[in-house]
Amino acid sequence: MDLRQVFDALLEAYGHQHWWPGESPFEVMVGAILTQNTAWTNVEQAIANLRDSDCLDPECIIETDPAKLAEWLRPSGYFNVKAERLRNFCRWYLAEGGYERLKRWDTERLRRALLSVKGVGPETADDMLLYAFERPVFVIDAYTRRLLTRLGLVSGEESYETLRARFETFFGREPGNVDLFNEYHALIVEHAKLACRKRPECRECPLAAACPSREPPPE
DNA sequence: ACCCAGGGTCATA
DNA sequence: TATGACCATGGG
Repeated sequence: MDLRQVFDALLEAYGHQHWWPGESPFEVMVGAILTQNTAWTNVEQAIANLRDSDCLDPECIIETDPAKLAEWLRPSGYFNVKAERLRNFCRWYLAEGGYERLKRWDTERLRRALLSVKGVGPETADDMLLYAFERPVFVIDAYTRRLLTRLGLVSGEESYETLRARFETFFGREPGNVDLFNEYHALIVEHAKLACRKRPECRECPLAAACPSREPPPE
């Protein structure tokens, strides 16, 4: 069982996911911040609030009173923290000239810059790089680590960067792998959501290993 | 009532 | 560098 076979099994089980849900690169990036440790259904309401307030753009987010911004973000949880993070991000985004400028940066420079924004960590930065900038970086999250660990492909002690490198060197970093990385991460998340809660019978599935609240296999 | 969700930062040792 | 506390809403 290698990383390609895991992908094939997930795709077979769940089909194409059409990620990221979002109508523009900027909306994708907003979602990446708001979904930190938060269910996507909660994020949708917060984004809807921004859209209904005609404020789903970086200029408006900066100009809006932080307390009002936080109220719009309330449904996504951690709303005070996320209001500050969103403001940090938008200040940086505008200072660098917006998407049309940023998209010309090479991936490493862009990644370092994203990580320099307070409130944007490795996973959030890689969400943005993959789903908003279409760069061939692999997003690692808690599900990914747990799945690989329980499949016996890694020990579980690896750092974020080590796991990311595992995927990126296995498949290669060519731009042609963007669609594969997009689909793969989305499938892992979908599997964790669907297989575990809505399908208890998935215990029989070899990929059931990633389910939350399930005891790790003996040994 | 309890558990968890598509993390990240900061204080402490 | 490595844990722990903290942030907070909403669905199962």
